[in-house]
Amino acid sequence: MGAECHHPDGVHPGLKGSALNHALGAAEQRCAATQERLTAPRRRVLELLLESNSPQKAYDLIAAFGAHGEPAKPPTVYRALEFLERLGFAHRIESLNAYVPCRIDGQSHRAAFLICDCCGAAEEFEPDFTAQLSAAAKAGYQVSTITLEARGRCAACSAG
Amino acid sequence: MGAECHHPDGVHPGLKGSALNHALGAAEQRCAATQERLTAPRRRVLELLLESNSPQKAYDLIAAFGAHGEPAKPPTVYRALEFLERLGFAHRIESLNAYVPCRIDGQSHRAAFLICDCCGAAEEFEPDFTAQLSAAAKAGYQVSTITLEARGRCAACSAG
DNA sequence: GCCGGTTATGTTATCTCATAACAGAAGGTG
DNA sequence: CACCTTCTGTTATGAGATAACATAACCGGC
Ligand SMILES: [Zn+2]
Ligand SMILES: [Zn+2]
Ligand SMILES: [Zn+2]
Ligand SMILES: [Zn+2]
Repeated sequence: MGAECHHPDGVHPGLKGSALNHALGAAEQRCAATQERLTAPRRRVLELLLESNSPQKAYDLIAAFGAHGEPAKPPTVYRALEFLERLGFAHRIESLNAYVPCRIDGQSHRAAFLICDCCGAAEEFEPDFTAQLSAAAKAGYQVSTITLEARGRCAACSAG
Repeated sequence: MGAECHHPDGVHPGLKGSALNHALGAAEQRCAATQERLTAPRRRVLELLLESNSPQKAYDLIAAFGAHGEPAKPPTVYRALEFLERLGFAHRIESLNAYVPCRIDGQSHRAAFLICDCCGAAEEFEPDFTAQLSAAAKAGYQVSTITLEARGRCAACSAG
């Protein structure tokens, strides 16, 4: 996937089998606890994200949606992504126009990403926004969300 | 421009007359110093950005490009934007698909934005990325660029 | 001046990404 | 069941960005 080298994609293996089922089950439970519904299309899109090892484009998800190769209609997937983002099950990476499943346990949170320009990996980390929030407060801003995307090379690609 | 209230756009007035000419002249000088060429379409796009008081979409620039209402062709403007970004004269705001002129003097630098969801203002500030760079280093990443976009409400819109 | 490499532009067409609008189905409540 | 709300299916279109290739301007050496 990288423009400059040929390392395998990503740092997350992508979930399969029981690990995948467990993750989907946990999502069901979190939805049930807040009166939200993890309906079939939402569950399917989350499954596709969890199975993947790298950020997925919306139209990749659209193409992979159907069980026997039939694509979904765009609004089906975009609506599911909107839901998954709202509940904190997925994040959009603006600089890639792509989506990843949340890899950090717990409730919805501020996300930040380390993105490898070589292999395409996108690693989520828990950001410390103290400095930036302080700058925002000084300017009189009430901050509701922050997106931070750092581009560069992952450890494997730096070594290679 | 805001979805929720009707404050005037932005915090930057947009340059006119001699202030605009001065800014464009300074850009010429910075280009000359590095063997880069501020050609007519590049200069025109920078002018449009400097005149504006809020982030401009690419197709807004395309529409406004010609002196007598004739639009530019998309590649003309996208190439100019690529140049302006490369030299640090402009920044792309990923979460808006829009562009702003750099409001911070000096050479190209890491940018960060406070974006008001109410009035559409996008205020550039000088970010302190110490915490995030330290987290990236711990994960073994070599970071080349960082984009940070904080969404919320500006001082005027918080008050109103 | 003019040749030849390099960089930039003009032009056409196409591609990717995302949403509006509306009809219908499913779920939940009394 | 009657009603309201939320979600889904479907069609069509809007918004954002780039590929590909031909032409033109710039700049060095000759
Ligand atoms: Zn997350
Ligand atoms: Zn990598
Ligand atoms: Zn700047
Ligand atoms: Zn505002």
